[in-house]
Amino acid sequence: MARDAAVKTAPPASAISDATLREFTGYNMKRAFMVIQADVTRTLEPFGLRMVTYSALAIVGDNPGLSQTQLAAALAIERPNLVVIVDELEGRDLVNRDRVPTDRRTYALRLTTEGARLLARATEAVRGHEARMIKGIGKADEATLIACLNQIEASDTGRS
Amino acid sequence: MARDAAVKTAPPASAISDATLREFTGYNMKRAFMVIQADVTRTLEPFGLRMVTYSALAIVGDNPGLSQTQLAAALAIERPNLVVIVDELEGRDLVNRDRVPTDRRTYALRLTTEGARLLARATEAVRGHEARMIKGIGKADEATLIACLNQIEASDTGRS
DNA sequence: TATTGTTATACTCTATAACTATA
DNA sequence: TATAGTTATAGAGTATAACAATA
Repeated sequence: MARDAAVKTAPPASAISDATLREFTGYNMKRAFMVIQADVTRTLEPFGLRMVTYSALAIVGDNPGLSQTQLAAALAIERPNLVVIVDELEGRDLVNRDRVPTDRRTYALRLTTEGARLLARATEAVRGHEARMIKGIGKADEATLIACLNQIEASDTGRS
Repeated sequence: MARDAAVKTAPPASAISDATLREFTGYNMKRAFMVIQADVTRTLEPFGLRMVTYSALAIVGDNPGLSQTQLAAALAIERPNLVVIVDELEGRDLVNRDRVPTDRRTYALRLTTEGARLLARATEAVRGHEARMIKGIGKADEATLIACLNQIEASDTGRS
């Protein structure tokens, strides 16, 4: 290690600046989201769930009977990638793939009793995670935060 | 297609609810960040930069002479993954790997003249992206947004 | 013995093309 | 012909172990 009095040729590890990037909302959001993602991953682990499988359960719970294509669109993932996710949830008897008599191409996705129970328990745990994350933020600021996030989301040009 | 008057067995594609997930800051943040990420990716494409390569340029610009280990820590990526990123930037003559006489194990990373020029031009473009993203959000709310994001980031327990 | 940069490797996530069965 | 679900596959992004050079 160089002595304290040595000529500084490089910043010490503790003093690396990200001033240029801190100017941008997106950078601050990415850093904040990394913390949230790490915590929610730990939160869901005891239930054998990942962010995407928990989200899938929540969407199916809110929309019983929806199709895999609809679920993929709601989760903003491609249909092929959803197949393995539903396979996993069905294999654990958390969701059912019910046949639709009027259109034998599609499945109607529904939570099983166990799926609904696990979703309820996991949602309680995620509420605990949420409380940890926004601890120290007042109600008014929290409302402003959500409103800003939704405004940014709505600014999507959809250009592809 | 089922007729309009048919018994509704599944919600129409346009009416899928994510009410349960909307309760959570992390979900709203993920949706907002996906929009930001898509737009900034398009913004940086003309410069031949990705989010991570732009971020690397910005950090090197703010901290001339820092090591690869320090840069990796600042970007929150693993050292092995940084090597290929610096390889790419060095190959395009945007950054230099200068030898450090006092410690021949480390490189001192610095922007080349062209690297500094590209960083400046890209940063201007990212400012335009930023303006698009927060259009419609007032100055006060923007300050609250940043403060909330930083508060959430600071809530990191660091538990690993 | 510890650290920097590196290689090799593997695992997850995501994206696309093409197939089947139904409509 | 078009759509739902599926398969196969390829490309990112990310993570760990182990090595050579140097401290």
